[in-house]
Amino acid sequence: MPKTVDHEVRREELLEAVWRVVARDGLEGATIRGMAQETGWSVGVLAHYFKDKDDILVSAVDLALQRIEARWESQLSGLRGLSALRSLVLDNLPLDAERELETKFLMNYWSRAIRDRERVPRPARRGPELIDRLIELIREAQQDGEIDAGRSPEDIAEMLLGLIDGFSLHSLLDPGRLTRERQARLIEAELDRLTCEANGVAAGRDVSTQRVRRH
Amino acid sequence: MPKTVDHEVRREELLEAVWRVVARDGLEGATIRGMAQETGWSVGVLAHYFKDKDDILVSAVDLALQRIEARWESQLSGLRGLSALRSLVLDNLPLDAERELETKFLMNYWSRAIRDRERVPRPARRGPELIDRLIELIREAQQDGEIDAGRSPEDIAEMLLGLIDGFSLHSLLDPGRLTRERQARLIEAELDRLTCEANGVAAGRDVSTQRVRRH
Amino acid sequence: MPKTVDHEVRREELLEAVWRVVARDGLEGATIRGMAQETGWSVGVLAHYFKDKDDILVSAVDLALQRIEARWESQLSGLRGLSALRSLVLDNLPLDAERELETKFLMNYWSRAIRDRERVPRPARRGPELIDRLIELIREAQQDGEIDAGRSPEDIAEMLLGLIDGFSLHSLLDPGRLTRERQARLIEAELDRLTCEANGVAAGRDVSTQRVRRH
Amino acid sequence: MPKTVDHEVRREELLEAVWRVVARDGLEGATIRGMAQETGWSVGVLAHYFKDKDDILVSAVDLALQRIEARWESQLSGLRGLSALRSLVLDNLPLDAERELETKFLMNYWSRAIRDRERVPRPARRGPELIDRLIELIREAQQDGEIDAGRSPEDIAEMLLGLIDGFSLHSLLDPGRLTRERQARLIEAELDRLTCEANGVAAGRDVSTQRVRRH
DNA sequence: CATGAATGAGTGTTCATTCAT
DNA sequence: TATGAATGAACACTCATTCAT
Repeated sequence: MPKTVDHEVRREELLEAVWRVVARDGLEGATIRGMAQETGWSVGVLAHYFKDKDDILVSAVDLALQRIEARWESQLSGLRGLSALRSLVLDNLPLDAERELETKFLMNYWSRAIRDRERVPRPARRGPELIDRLIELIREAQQDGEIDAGRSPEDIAEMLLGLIDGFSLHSLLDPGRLTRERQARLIEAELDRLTCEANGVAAGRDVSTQRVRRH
Repeated sequence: MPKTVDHEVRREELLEAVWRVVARDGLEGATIRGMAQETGWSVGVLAHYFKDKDDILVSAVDLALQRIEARWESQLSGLRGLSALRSLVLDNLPLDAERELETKFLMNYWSRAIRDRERVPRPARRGPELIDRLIELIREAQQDGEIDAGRSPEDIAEMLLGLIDGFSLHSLLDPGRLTRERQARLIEAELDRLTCEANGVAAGRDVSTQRVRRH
Repeated sequence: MPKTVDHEVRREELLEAVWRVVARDGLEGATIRGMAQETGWSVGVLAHYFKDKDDILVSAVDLALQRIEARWESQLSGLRGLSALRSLVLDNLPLDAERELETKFLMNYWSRAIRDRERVPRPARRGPELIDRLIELIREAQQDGEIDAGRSPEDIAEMLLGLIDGFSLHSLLDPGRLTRERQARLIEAELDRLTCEANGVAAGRDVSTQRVRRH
Repeated sequence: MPKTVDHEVRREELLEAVWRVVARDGLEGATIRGMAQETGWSVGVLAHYFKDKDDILVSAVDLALQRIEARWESQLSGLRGLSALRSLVLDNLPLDAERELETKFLMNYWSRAIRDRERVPRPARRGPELIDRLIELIREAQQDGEIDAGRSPEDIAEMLLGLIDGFSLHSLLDPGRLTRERQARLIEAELDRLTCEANGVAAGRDVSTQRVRRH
């Protein structure tokens, strides 16, 4: 059934255009006509692939979350513990154009999710999912002795998640102050503090030195 | 003698209603009719006190920022250093109904500020102002020996600000997980860690010193 | 009763401001707030002197017509026949700022009078009145032998009235082409033709010479 | 394949309805809702064919001027000199229902053009164009010996144009007095006078010669 | 008398949605 | 499948009008 394949490919093409429009014009500033123009198709074509405007936006969020999760899978394969944690944390900051677009889009989605949580399809799904993965990796790192086992992994994860989205917000609001480099440096420093507390001076020094070399 | 009305008092009454509407319906979900209904007045009355819808929203943000700053003044008077810092940080979390409303309102404002920064009146003013105050108080605390003088006050402030707004966002997105109590506990723990590093074991101090050198 | 005098004086002051506003903004572009601003008073004061907006405009037209008629009286006293006719015709062209304002104002009134004739107070009153006076003076001039008695005075008057208002319109639409001087020259030439036809060569020459000296 | 509609034909249909509305309600009394009702379509359809209200009105004027010019072309073909002049002059009087509607519509346009000339698309275009054609035909008639060559063709044209629009105005303001028949008779008489002066008695010729010398 | 606060109907305009082709 | 014509409700905004002071 080749038609079905085309259908799905077309759908994703359309939704990627929706991301750009929402990132540019905001969630409710995004009109169906604007989306159609961005896709290069007519307004009617969106009615074919989606029930209504809400379905378009919901589907766009869905696809974004799918893509993010897929990226996690590929990035985390082969990693565990602290190195996986570092990879996951850095992957969730808007450190390049693609993820900045993603963040802008999702930020609009969140500000709406705050209001009417029942109308939103997967309410704040990314948050819970991300925090679960963070907790899991922190547990691993604690088992491996990379992170101080005395602190609650839930609390550490909550703090990292807070930093991730706080930095995401501020880097969009004031990119001059909170540059991409500074975000990365600050979040790595925070990871270092977790490590150092666990391993003491020598380990901490080595780890941080390696990380500097990495970038 | 015309019907005498305290113009400023009425204006603030109206703007407080606007906060509620924006927190409930979002920035562009907020219609003039909805605002009028929330105020209890007719739609025309808003035309009396404000030039247009944009002026309403700008004024609402302005008033919110004024209120926040005024609260800072009253809370920080007589305090300095770490205790002032703790007070300021806790004051900027949505730990009660009033500040939750405030946060919901400003979150909508920020998500719009991300898009068209030039159309927004005082772009993300709260952020910059808050971070300046944080930096200042961290410096004081460092001078008083309450916080390790080896770390950059700008970086510490950036991290605290990230946590504040990250927690604000997540507590609104998932209040069941990130309760008010947990927010307070986590942020206080973070402040404690700053303190411990200053007063505590040699290992901690050495590590932080190295990190400063690294950059 | 001094109060009544003040009342009438104030009314006329207000209406003169209305003329300026209508000439500037057009009949329906003229708002009560705009009129109030032009008068220097508050919006409410107009409600005291006039029933509603329509009453304001009707009164403004009335006053304009009164003024015009009064001007006719003063200009035509002592004159008769052709010289009175010339005076009347020239007085009804927008040859100075005051009469240009008047014409602009009345032109707006006419364009409305064309539509709903029943709503207009004195429908096109100026026209009929002016044409009656024109006819009367033409009759006088014919009796005095100044104008060829063979032509219908009604037709001559109709033609002069057409020229007057046609020139008024075009001088406002394209003042660069139909200057004040050209209007005066053309209308005088037309009057000359009436005269010359009646008196033949010699008389015509004398009259036109005198007229040239007059200016 | 979309629903196929002849865009231009529909546009002209709509604009003809706009003429009727403006002639009936005036330029600013003409609402989009009123226009939609007159067309028989919904308000949204006007948004399809025109950018905004201004575009509607501008387009309506444009179409009217196009139609007028097209009518000129067809009427003047094969004619020259005085007979062409007579045809053109009579064609620009509201002597039938179609041209009366046209005149009512354009009169509203002119009264607005007087105020804000820059906002109006082709300010008073009909006037200048018409006068140019009048001048040209008068020149032809003078060359053919139909009209006295001693008088300035520009002045004759200005006078005829004044009569045309003066009569147009008055016939709308007071159709009982200035009937269609009377308009035609008076304007033809005026044309005859131009002819008589050319072909007629010595006296007339002499006078007009002097008048030319006077200026 | 004079003010200007308050009203609410009406405006132009935008836009999600439907549907005949 | 894809189009874009058509709809009509909802929007921000203006304004004549009323009326308590």
